[in-house]
Amino acid sequence: MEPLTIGALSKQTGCNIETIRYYERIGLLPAPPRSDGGHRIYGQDHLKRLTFARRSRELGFTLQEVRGLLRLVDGGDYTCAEVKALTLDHVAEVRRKIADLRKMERVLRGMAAQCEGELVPECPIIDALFEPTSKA
Amino acid sequence: MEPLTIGALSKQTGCNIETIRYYERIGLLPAPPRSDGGHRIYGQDHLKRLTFARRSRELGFTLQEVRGLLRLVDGGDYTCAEVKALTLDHVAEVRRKIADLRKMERVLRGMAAQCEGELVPECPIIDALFEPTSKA
DNA sequence: TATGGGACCTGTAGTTACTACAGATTCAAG
DNA sequence: CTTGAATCTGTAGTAACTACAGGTCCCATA
Repeated sequence: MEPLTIGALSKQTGCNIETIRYYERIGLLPAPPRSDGGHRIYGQDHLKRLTFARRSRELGFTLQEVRGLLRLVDGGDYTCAEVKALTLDHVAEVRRKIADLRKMERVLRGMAAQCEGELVPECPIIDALFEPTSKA
Repeated sequence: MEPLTIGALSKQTGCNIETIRYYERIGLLPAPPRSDGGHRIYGQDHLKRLTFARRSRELGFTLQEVRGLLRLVDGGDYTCAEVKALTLDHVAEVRRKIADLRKMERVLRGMAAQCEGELVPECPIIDALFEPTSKA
């Protein structure tokens, strides 16, 4: 329950060691105290912060956005409305991505559907790829 | 209809100039002949190839995959079945991405829904982000 | 024919979010 | 005390571009 090595922190958070050091380098995670030999020694605060960051990343927030969230949390003066706004912005972006991917999927499936899978070199997919941006 | 400068090619394909030179550098687009002064001079073959590459990229193929498609086309000995297989692989990946994003969206919206938007600092979204990976 | 300003050239470095070494040092168990 | 695992620093690589800086070229007017 007390001090954690970087390896232990990695296991607890599922965040790989290189990434932890990377987060420290870019100032997302504060530099922890060191052992006499120079090894990092983490506490529960680091564990919490890193968990927060990883969870946010998993949910598709960029590091930029994670920084924003952490700043709010650190300041302690955030309002629920601010956080909700950030989150809903993010939801909107996720929805946009989903829409794009669905369009892509439709086009790809449409192309594949026209394809007989024959042995002849004529292929409607290739033909379609030679067309400038679709109207579909 | 005849020779194109890099700027003209850029306009026709919607691919920006730096990217065209980049594609040449990585061997996706063959190096075109040059003018006496050293300016690139493109023909219809380049136009077709670049259109193909950009269209594939728009549809979410990686450059790796575009290379694969081009190799098939260049060889001329591709079968429709091969191309279809590549395409369907790609569709599967797109579907996986869509599923991931939908899950993300669900979680985010769930978090936001619990949020009253009040002026108090207690925020269920922040709380949720401090939780290790969701079970939702 | 001179000239001006856009288009073009090369080469390098930055972006995002990590990951992957190499080569040295430290830690902990036996 | 010895080993082998864990950790350290620092650099470079990944995908797919984008963004300069500091030059050169092209061509349409005057």
